[in-house]
Amino acid sequence: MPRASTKSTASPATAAAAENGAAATDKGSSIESIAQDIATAIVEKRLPPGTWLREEALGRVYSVSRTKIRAALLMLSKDKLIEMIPDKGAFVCQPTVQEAREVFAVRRILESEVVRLFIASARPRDYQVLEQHIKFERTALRQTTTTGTVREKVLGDFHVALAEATGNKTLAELVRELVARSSLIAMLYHSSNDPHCSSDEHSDFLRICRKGDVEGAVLCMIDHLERIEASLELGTEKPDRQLDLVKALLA
Amino acid sequence: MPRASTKSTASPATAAAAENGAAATDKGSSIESIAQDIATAIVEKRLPPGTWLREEALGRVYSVSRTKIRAALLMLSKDKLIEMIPDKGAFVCQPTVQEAREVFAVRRILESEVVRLFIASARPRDYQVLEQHIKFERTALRQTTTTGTVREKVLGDFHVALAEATGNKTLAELVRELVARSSLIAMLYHSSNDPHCSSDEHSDFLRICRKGDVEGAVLCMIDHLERIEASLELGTEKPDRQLDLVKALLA
DNA sequence: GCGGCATAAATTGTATACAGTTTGGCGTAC
DNA sequence: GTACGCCAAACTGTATACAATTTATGCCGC
Repeated sequence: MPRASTKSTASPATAAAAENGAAATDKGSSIESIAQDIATAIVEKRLPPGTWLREEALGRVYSVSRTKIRAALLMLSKDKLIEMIPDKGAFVCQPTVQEAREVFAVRRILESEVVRLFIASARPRDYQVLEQHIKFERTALRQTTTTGTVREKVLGDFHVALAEATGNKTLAELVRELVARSSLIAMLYHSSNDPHCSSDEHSDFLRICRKGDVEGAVLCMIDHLERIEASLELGTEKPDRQLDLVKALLA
Repeated sequence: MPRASTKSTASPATAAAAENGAAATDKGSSIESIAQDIATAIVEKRLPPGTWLREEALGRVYSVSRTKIRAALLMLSKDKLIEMIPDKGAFVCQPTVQEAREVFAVRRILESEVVRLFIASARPRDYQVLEQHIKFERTALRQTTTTGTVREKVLGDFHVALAEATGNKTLAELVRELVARSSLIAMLYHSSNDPHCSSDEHSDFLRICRKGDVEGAVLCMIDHLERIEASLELGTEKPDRQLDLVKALLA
């Protein structure tokens, strides 16, 4: 699998696990690893949008005090994956339609240039890594054990890997954040996008890159992103926002 | 002045003030306002790159406990304005040459599109706001009381205001972060850029926008950003990094 | 039975206490 | 005189305690 992580922490951050005090993981989890773990849980929809993340419960899960949990939540709130409402708590974000459109607009801007930079600097090794990634997508999509929500993350990772291949870490970091937010958005506005289709588009895209067709590749990427956005139900504001009641009350 | 802030906190975060326990500001400073205040102090060079930000000292300055200070520092570290080194402390960032180049590269990508979006959607009111901003730049630059370091911030604010005028808050937020990092970079690699020159370029830029010359305006913006980057001494890695010794040792 | 108020439980916000690590200084050995 | 090592002061990392706020419960009046 691409980007084999050296991180040691397991992934126990299910809503259920947060409730009962079961899964006690390794004691010395760092703030970063806790934040990363929760972020993964959000992107994989184990913590759906609107979920209330109680600090003490999370503390039990990771066997740490609320201090570290709060620090982790603060980082996630900067990533716009959770929202911290004063005296109320932390909740998994429910991006608005406008915010969703904005995120995809920025992604088109950044990733268009990612494509240009990638083709300009790509070495055989970079293509290998991405081909490998697509292969991984395929196997992940084939497996019946793979939940439909994990697919989003796997597909998003391709875009991150592409950005990382440009060598511009700052750029890659921004793409990573936007891709994570996109996953959240895709779940909120239940994307009707066919994962296999996306994977095929990734494959087609790489083929065009290999030909050195820069503008073709750029258009392919923009098309791809627009297709993803179009597959969302952005026409209707989500009605099932239980938590918006709470937020509305304090306004 | 454009963007009149409703924030109430003063700006006592000088390195000196952090040392002696003098300036006790209003007790109930929120985490956000503390972070914002320190960020402003960094961008205005009252807290130069490499400065060690001791938690207890900052706590005395803002009359809060280390808990809130740590939260504020954590936010700033996400903005890449400070760096938190485990068991060592928080230090004002000293971006590398590569990072500096990356930041400007991303700015060119984002702000090119900012220009297109701005011209496409700009109303008379938007132009007024920006003209006002340039007028403010001029008076700020004329005043002898204005330190050379404040000028960087004022000039950077123009780019933020432009991004905000596009209506895409997500985009504007990213530009804001990158502009702040740019200010830090400009100070580290003592920019030889003439502030008056930059202000003139802002003025010229707006004129081109008014004509509706989209591509001309885009090129003007890219030129402007490249001129800023070119005025930096990015050829030589900064030798006066006292703290890099520390960082090198723990590697 | 239903609405409203008082009270109690639960949860977040903040400060403080304590443990672990680093840093600087002093003293001693060589 | 210099280098090494030990000890103390200072600082960060984390947990815990307490205050403030919110939310749930139950009681009473109607």
